[in-house]
Amino acid sequence: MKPPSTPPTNIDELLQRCQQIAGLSLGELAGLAAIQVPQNLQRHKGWQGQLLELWLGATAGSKPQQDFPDLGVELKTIPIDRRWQPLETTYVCYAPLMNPPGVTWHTSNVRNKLAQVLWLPVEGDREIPVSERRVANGFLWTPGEDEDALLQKDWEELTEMIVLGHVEKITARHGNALHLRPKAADGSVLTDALGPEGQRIKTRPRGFYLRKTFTQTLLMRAFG
DNA sequence: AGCTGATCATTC
DNA sequence: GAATGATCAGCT
Repeated sequence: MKPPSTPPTNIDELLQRCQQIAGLSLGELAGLAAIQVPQNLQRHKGWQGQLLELWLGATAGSKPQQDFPDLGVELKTIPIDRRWQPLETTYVCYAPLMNPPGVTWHTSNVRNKLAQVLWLPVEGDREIPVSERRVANGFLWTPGEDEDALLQKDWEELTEMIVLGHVEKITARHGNALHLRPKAADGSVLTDALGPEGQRIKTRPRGFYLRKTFTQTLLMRAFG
């Protein structure tokens, strides 16, 4: 078995690829792909995500759009503990801090990214060596009406604060399902944002993240 | 600098 | 212990 060289042409093919790697460890998948496994993820935080992108045939590289644009599917690996609970929040996308006028929830990047997600849980307990962590079977998720409404409310509140020039007042405590946190290589990175008087200010870039409590409900529904 | 892939580590 | 705020790596 080796990684596919082309993207899946339909959803079924994508799910089949998931089933083929389900139950395998990251070490096995790396070995089959002739890739070195890092001792820890401290300096390789995106390693497993990129390994699984390779195995599912997602187009490599960073693009602001979905991982499988032809299928309208976004891939998210999610680290879980032994009880299938998420160990980390889930990054959704970069947050625009200088909003083009007329952006609404329905046209937002967050909603587009989350319209259809292939969740791929991976054992993430730190006592398990990276190479021994196993991949679970992935599952497709589309937000239900209730979930969409929840996300919309958070997105609208956060976006309103950004538009009104209150980015600096936003903390990760805002938002029930979706929240905003810094997203940068380090604290020296600055980007343009709106200040309280409508002026341009410099601030740390932010990203939208899904809370663990939210992703936990998705995992529960999928795996009980 | 912007954006992707995220996890780390200090604070609470 | 968990959540918040900070950080790491690679590509465009």
